[in-house]
Amino acid sequence: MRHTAFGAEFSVIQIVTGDARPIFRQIVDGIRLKVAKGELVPGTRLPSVRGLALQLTINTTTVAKAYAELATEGVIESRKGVGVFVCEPRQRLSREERERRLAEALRLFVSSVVALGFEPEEILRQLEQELEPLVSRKPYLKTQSE
Amino acid sequence: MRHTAFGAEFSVIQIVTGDARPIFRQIVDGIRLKVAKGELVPGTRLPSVRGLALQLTINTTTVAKAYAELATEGVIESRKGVGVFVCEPRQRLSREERERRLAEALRLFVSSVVALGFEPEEILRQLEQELEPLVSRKPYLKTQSE
Amino acid sequence: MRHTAFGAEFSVIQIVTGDARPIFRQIVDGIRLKVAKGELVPGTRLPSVRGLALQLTINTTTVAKAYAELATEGVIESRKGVGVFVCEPRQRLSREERERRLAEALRLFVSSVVALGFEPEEILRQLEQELEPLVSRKPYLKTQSE
Amino acid sequence: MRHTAFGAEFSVIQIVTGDARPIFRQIVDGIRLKVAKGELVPGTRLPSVRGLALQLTINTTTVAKAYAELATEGVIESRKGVGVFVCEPRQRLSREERERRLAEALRLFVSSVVALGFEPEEILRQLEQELEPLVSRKPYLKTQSE
DNA sequence: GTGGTCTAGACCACG
DNA sequence: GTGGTCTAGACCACT
Repeated sequence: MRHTAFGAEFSVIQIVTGDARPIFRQIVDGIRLKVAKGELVPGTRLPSVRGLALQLTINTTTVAKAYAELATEGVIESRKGVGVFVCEPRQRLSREERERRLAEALRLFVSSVVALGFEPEEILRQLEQELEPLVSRKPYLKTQSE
Repeated sequence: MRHTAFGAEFSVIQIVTGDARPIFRQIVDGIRLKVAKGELVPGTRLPSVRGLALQLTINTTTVAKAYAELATEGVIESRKGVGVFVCEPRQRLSREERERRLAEALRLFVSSVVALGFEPEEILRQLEQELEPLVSRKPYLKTQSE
Repeated sequence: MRHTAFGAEFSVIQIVTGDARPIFRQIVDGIRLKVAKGELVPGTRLPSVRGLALQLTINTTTVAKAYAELATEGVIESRKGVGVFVCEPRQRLSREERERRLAEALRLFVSSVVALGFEPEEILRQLEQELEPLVSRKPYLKTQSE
Repeated sequence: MRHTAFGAEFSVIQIVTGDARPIFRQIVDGIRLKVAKGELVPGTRLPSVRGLALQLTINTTTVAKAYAELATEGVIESRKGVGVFVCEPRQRLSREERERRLAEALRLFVSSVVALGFEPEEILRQLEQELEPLVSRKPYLKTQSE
């Protein structure tokens, strides 16, 4: 297991005040996405609860809530008195539940872009770009090397 | 202009208790989607605030809030003492605003499905299916003046 | 969906000050257990966040945290402005994850009782008693009736 | 009394980072379990606080805390300037206290597995397997005076 | 130092 | 009225 320190020059996550999502959700989604993309590899140490709170100038409880959700999902692991680390990936949901969630997300996405007047081809093209970093990596399938 | 009356036997919209979205959001999204698909054509009369509230057994303030948002967007129009009608399509948002909203929706969508472990191809295929009914209609595009 | 009101004469859950588990966990475990046993049937309305907090003389945020976890697990459903309700049961975890959790729970249980000096038969007998209400009910397998 | 030395090639206990329990708890439970199973017989010499800390690459205070708890329970004994040894078994808890702990452990166990959807028979079968090594040994029962 | 829990109280979104 | 989020600050458990 490798521990990577974070300097002050870059951060694991940025929060956007204009974003509709609550702060803790932005943190959860952002870190989950970075882990899925392989930008945060298993074993990486995340900023401490207090550290990230200071960095983002938000409350420690907000960070703690985000980390708690990621820990429940199995994305990270919190160890009292030690720190927070990115976990080895594993599949936790049943096929049915995963499909249900995909369908729900699709429905929500379509309903929010349908009235914007974009060509379906344009939407698909942009989504493809967004998904591209995930195509050949498959970080959730690679074998453990610990 | 054609006026279509709605009887009690079918409804413009159905609300689902299992849906993550609040009721007023389901109404807004649902009607906007039907208009975009061409299932609700301009001039169609919608149920009154009180009528829809009765029909769905929800609070009138909830329907009023949904109709107010749709009216602000220019999707529907309330004529005092007459009723609520679907508007002629027109583009109200700037190119930048529309792109900003698409990008935000994409980001939200990707972050919520990325950890489900689906192949990008699978996601794109399903989205294509979902967008298919919109391909040849494009009611919101025909009067676009850009 | 049936809504059941709760009078002041009995409560969904009791917290024990001598219990090693934190308060929010006692609430989560207690309600999950009652649902699994069939004592709380789908559609039942749970006390409001403020109501349960008053009843147990704890903070509202503690109750909210417990309800949030149960909602994530799919045991209950929270609807803003409406209330909290017991959900229809469904299987959300993969076979592997369920077996992993059972093994972990077993390991924890054995390690905590092994030094108490009880006969294995005695432990098995008591566990059987504890599990008995679940044998013929199988509330998690019955079909939805909605 | 027999003294058994521990080389560097194997250890009394292993800590697992994926374990939900804190490190000191893993040490306490692990040694108590080995003593109960008879894998560590009375008089066996355990690694020193500093030695075990080095071996597991953890803090000495963590090992000291674990040994202190085991000493309080009467499982091990520290002799200044000599070393740490497994004690002769003796029953230190009252019948009531032992039953209270068993009941609490049972309650915690049931509440954590009940929602996993396993058949009670399956759970009992697996627990029986887990308890089997303890059936005919019962080192903690032979000097019980109750 | 680390993370986890709880309280007290505020504000917002929803019906 | 309902639940959801955030802040501020305290205390505890762990290393």
